[in-house]
Amino acid sequence: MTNFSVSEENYIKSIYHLQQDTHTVNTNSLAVEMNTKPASVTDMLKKLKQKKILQYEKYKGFRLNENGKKIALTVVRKHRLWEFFLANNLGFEWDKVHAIAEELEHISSQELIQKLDNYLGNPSFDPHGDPIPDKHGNIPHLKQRCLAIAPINKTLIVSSVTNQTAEMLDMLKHYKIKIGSSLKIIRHFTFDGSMEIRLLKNAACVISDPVAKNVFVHYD
Amino acid sequence: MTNFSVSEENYIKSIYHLQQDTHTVNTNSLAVEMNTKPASVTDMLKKLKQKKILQYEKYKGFRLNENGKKIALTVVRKHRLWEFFLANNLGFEWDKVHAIAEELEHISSQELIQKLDNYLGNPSFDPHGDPIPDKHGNIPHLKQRCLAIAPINKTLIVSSVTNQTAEMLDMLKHYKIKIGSSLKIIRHFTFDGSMEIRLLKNAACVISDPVAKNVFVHYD
DNA sequence: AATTATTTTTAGATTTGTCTAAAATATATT
DNA sequence: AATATATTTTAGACAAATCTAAAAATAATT
Ligand SMILES: [Mn+2]
Ligand SMILES: [Mn+2]
Ligand SMILES: [Mn+2]
Ligand SMILES: [Mn+2]
Repeated sequence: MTNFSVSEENYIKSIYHLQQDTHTVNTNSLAVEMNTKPASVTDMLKKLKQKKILQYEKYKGFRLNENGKKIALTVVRKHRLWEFFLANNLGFEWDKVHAIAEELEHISSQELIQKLDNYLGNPSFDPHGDPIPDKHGNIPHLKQRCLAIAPINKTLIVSSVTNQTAEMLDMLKHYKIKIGSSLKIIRHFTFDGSMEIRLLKNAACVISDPVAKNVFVHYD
Repeated sequence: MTNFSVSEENYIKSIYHLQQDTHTVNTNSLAVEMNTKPASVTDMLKKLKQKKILQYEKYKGFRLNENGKKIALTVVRKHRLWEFFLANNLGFEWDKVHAIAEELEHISSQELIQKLDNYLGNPSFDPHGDPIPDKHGNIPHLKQRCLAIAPINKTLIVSSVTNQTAEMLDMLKHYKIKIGSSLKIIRHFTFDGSMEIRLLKNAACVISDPVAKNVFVHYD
């Protein structure tokens, strides 16, 4: 496990996230994800292959090998621990933490991240409800279910949010939906797939199907 | 106040520190300080001059102008706040914080550093006793005096340490001398300039002149 | 199967930050 | 003042990360 540049780490992390969905990642989607040009992606792919981090055959797509995944997980771990710190200790709103963690995740000290982890109380989930890998790369798993298909009239706990754009988070803030919020589904509307919900100690409200599709919950 | 790269920020900070002593800084000393080659320094000087941060005439030395000093102070502020966090909150020893803060000082968010400052309780001094500039660049000043020439038999408070190498800090740790320690000078030895001191609740001990020259104290 | 469109890679250029070796300037010594 | 030494700058090269434009490979459509 050599040393990786900021740029390499960003590529590795993005590939990791993309290959969760698409089993084999292609050049264009990575270019979109990284806000760069396909030619630049190809250059980096060659480098990562040479560093024995990546399975890659020209024109055939690519994915991280075990070494690559390990590196990705350390970056993800750092990202989410810093996000937790920013939200929980410094009081940042959850839609502001990502951009800053994007820089902090590249600080290299192992000892720092271990001490930070302990200082924060070894949290398992970041402010968006995403799991924080432990120092061995193990990811805590929470069986969660999309709010759109969750059972009616049962107490549900919001566990994560897929779409983490500022627009989405602004919307959730309006409804006072946060990670950890308790809510019940009162009824569905078949007309547009919207649903009426009630948050603990709040009046009932109606959320649209696109919103419900982005919210994940767990229950006992 | 444009945006500066990590490398530029490091140069700016080093120039700032050097020009505290030598009123006009020269290429070679900056090269030594930055662990680089004089030719690289010259290249950077041209760039910083062009960015209107630096007073610089070929072959005649250089120094930061007011704009440059302002930028230097924001970097110093970030560096020392992070050092405080690392020592005070995460429990790092004071000889481990510098290297990590050298990376953290380049995180760009203004809001982050302001929230961190508040979270830490707006500290005035870092773990080495160096003053932390406030958000306007004002530096808290503590009239301190070198231990080597401090008055005998008076209660002295250790306020800072000039030489912050691991070797020096290792030595101070052995004597249990920390920032904030109370001590009295018992006597001087003219033979080698060493002195006998006694730390609060400790046996007396003898420290060498080079050690005493690096420790600064204040008293009422 | 041939043609068209899309995706991916290559070739060559650019910017940033660094380096070595040589040239220019300034300083010190005889 | 002339010469030697030290310091600083320039010239030219290189690695990393990016880009544009063109070429090559793959996929989709007639
Ligand atoms: Mn990043
Ligand atoms: Mn997150
Ligand atoms: Mn630095
Ligand atoms: Mn310090």
